[in-house]
Amino acid sequence: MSVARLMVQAHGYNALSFREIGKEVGVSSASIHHHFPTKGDLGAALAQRYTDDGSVALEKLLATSKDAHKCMTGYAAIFRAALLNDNRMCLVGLMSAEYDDLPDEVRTEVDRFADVNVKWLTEVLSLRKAKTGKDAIQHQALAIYAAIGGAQLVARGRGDIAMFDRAITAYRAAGLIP
Amino acid sequence: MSVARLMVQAHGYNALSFREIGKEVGVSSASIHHHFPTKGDLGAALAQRYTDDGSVALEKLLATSKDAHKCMTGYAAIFRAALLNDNRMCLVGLMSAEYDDLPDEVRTEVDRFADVNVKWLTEVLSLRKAKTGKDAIQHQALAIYAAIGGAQLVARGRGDIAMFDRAITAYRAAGLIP
DNA sequence: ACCTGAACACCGTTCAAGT
DNA sequence: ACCTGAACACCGTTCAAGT
Repeated sequence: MSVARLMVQAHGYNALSFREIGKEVGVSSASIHHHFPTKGDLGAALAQRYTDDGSVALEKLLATSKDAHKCMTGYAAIFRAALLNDNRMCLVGLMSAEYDDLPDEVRTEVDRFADVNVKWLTEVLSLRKAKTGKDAIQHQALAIYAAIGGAQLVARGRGDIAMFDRAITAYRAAGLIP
Repeated sequence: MSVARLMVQAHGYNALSFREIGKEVGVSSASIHHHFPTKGDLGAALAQRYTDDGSVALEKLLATSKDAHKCMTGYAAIFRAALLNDNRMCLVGLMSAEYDDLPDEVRTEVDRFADVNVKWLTEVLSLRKAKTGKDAIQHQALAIYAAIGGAQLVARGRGDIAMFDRAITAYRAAGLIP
């Protein structure tokens, strides 16, 4: 599964290949089908584990510091790390781009990842803005999630991690991100 | 080419198929190879025309109104229109996600699209901030480009155009977008 | 339960052959 | 110049057959 995850993060869901995974781990492609009957099953399992791992990491980050600014620095660092790892992207970000081709079971997990992120960001924003309306905070959380994903996409598209950093800095300068 | 463009905007570069295009326009896949020897040639031609068309549209938009706020409303509307058209995405946004698999000639055009957009956004921002440093304006322009692309990606991933609108509204509320 | 090789219909690409 | 059918090595998927 970790071999498959790295493949998707580098080339997307469509390019994920049973034969390639088999070559990498030393089994036939048919034997992988025994564990994951369809590509959708494999993709959903990957996205599920990815979301679960991410969720744990975010909880840990929030537990470490109740400061919104520090949390957001840590959050951006997670997305930055993917780029550092061979110009890879967030697994779910790439899958979102291929949304039309995703089986339903994968879509469900992609949706869950977005929910987990927006919910966490809402909590972080709430640390600062106790008085702001809940809807406005949630919309800002969604906007931050989208903006950071976009920064990752653009930076990857140029193979230049400095573009990611510049975008994040500009988001902060504008006040979008604490 | 317009058939191919719609295919990429819906399913990405990887899913673009000579055989499918042939079926759609009534010729064999081999005959399309006569006009576009490789998939990279076709992809580059698509991205080039896409960038050229977009460039013209942006120039026209800026010529119509020298107001930064109105220009940005028009700019966001262009990205919104892609979502309205069967939940499609910006051709180059999708290609960026598949960057690792793109031939060099396609990458060149993808880069050019980003350049054209950032340059235009820089001009629009300059309408308002005559005193701000040029670097800061350029970084904000890049951030806006990334943020709007991210909003499109997230909204498409949920099949919910309201998410795009909410993100744009939040960008504006934060002051990222005029 | 886990794995395999072979088959099927797909893909991009090539090429000899047609008009 | 433009198009075609057939071939090649790829893909996900299926399945009978092995341990």
